Amino acid sequence: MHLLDYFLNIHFKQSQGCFAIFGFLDFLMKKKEKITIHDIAMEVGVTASTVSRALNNHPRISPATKKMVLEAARAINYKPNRIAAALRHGKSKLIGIIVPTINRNFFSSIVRGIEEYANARDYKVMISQSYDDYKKEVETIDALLDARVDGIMVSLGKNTHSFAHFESVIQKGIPLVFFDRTTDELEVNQVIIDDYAAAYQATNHLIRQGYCHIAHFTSHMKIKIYQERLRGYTQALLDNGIHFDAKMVVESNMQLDGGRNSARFLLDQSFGFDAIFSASDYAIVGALQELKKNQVRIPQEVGLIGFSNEPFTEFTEPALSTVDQKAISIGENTAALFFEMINGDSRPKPRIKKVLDANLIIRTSSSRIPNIQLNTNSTNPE
Amino acid sequence: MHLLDYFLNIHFKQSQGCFAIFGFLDFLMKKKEKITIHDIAMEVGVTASTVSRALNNHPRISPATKKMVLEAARAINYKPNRIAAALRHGKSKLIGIIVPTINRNFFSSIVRGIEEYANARDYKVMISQSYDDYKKEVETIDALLDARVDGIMVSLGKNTHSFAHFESVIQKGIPLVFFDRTTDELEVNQVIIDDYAAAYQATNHLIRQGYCHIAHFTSHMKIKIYQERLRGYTQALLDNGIHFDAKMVVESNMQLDGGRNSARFLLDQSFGFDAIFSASDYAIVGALQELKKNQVRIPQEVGLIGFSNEPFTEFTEPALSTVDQKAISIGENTAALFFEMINGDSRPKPRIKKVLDANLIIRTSSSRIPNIQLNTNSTNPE
DNA sequence: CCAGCAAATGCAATCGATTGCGCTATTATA
DNA sequence: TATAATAGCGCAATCGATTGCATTTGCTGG
Repeated sequence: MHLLDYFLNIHFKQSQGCFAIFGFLDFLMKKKEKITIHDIAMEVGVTASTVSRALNNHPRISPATKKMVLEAARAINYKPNRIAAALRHGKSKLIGIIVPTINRNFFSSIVRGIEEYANARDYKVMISQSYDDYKKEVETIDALLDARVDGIMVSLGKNTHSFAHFESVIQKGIPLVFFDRTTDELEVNQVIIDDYAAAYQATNHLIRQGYCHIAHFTSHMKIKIYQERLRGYTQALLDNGIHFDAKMVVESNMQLDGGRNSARFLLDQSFGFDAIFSASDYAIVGALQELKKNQVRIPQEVGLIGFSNEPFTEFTEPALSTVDQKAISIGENTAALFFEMINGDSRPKPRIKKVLDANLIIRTSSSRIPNIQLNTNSTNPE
Repeated sequence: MHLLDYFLNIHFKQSQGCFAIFGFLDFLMKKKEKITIHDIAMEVGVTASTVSRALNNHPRISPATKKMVLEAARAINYKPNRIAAALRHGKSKLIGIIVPTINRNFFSSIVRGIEEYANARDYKVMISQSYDDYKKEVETIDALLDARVDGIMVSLGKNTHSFAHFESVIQKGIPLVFFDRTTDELEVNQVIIDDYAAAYQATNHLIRQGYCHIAHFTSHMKIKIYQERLRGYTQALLDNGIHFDAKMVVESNMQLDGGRNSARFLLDQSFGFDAIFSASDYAIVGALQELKKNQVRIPQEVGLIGFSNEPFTEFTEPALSTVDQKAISIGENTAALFFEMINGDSRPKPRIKKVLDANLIIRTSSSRIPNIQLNTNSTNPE
């Protein structure tokens, strides 16, 4: 009886000759965190190689042996040490994610999508935040490389205008996928939504509601999504015969205060405006606050539409129209793209760009025509 | 020249006799992901043991050698393989975090606190979400154990009323720290805020504002924080000579819809109420919506206070008073507790319970007396 | 001038799982 | 029946870093 030998031997050594009789399982429990394939091997009476192959369902292992190994593994509560496996075949089964901040419904939902897709395939996820800080983003890339992740998924920080830190990832041959906040300056796969179409749709909706002096809140033009949203906004104006006025495009940090400032700027100017299409929900809330403070009635005098469908857009008074980006779907597609990359043959492929559709959610803030006005509670955020 | 030998040797083998002359650095770059201490050893002309010791600042290595090793490491862009190190000394330098959902300012801020504290000590963090689902929580514990994390930090899911999955963590000797949503049924270290004091303070504030029929929104009583908040609420009433009425305590899921339903329930009852202290910001927003729908004026007729200082509490009309839990500080303290556990001697210690103070933020929703009313924009969420 | 000690490194085993190669039986083929 | 093929499994090296013990070198004091 192999296990008995082992049991007596080890335990004898450990306790200096003074030992009591435990049950085997009890003994193995006492081992704590130390159950390896060798323990299984001993139990079954084969070598560790065979156990390893059995556990990995290797074709050259007989069904009978496999069964015994599996049973023994379960019996002694074996957990594979994925660190050892990782060292051996150079794959950590870890995926690194970098987002500007996790504290946004949009990003945390994407992460959720990635996580569920990856977990189902026995991959774990490491989440890092760049806080929109370039330096932190560079450090984070380094940290993930340090952790030996098998792939990295990134949404760029707002202040990232140089991409050398990604070059090194690419050069090391580590799969890299961008989502949402991407750039065209790198030859990488990416998953984005059709920002252009969404912006076009939103602007068009405002026009249909009778608004015709529509302002646009945007952020740094280095970021693709803002370019696209601006493009959609512009095109919608043109297609409806509305004059595009560059003064109506206001750039800010897209945060609450940025939105307030931009709204104040618009109010201070002499040219009139009767609607705002903002590329960010946060900025539009800031604008809402500023406008209300100045007794501007929403949506009667000014119509508002945000972007991202953050949960709080439902909480405001009035509820804000916005664009839902189907974040979970973005996450799933990003993860799927990663798995395509590691599973496919290694022939160099052209860049893949998945473009998903977004979804305009019309609430009170942009509904001036009564019969189109929708219920505030049309979607449930929880 | 050691490196030259190596270079010729390896490269010769790899390219079957057909090789070109690269620079050394260039060659090493081409190695991609494969630079180990052996490469450094070869470069410097010592063994891997020496390199390892030099890199770890071992006292028995001469300063001269250390310097050479460090320089060579930098020169060939060496990155330690922490997987190999992890395998060797059984420490992954990974910390697992489980939160109900990352999509809450409160939790993501805690995570941020933990992350920064841990990263500064060369530990990485793995974040998992339980989505308040018991089954998922159990699976997640398993996944983290699988990933060989060195410790686990948890905030319990709402539906977790059994704790066997944590027993196994404790038994394996893996440091376990609870934060915020904890239980007394386990003998574990924990970091919490003084929910009792915060609730007392909030209720007391309402009373000072002249509200005297104060309702309380709460959730499942298995969770310590809700017990404590209820206790604070009750005590404040008693201390002010206000009769405690169990009918005024309404239990729900603490989500938006739960808050709406609870508010409707209060409105439907014959007994009057003129204030609500909610143990959740989400529920109080639901209540706010429901009350406004019924033309109840806030704060004139009914005063409201939430809990957690979620960013959106500033966006509502009127802005909501709430309790700030200093989430980042909770995170830092939780991480600090973890490091105390792994660094201290291994003698069994009594359970540690860190209790931090919370901070009442008074906004319009509970400010009936003009001269106490504060500015809506008193704090900046970004 | 040599034992004795310490400083500085090297040797080799180890962590746990994986895998190419090789060795037996057993079965199939000629 | 003899040989080839194949299934089933063991041996030992390997992944990269770490570490107890052994070894070498240099120096000091008797």
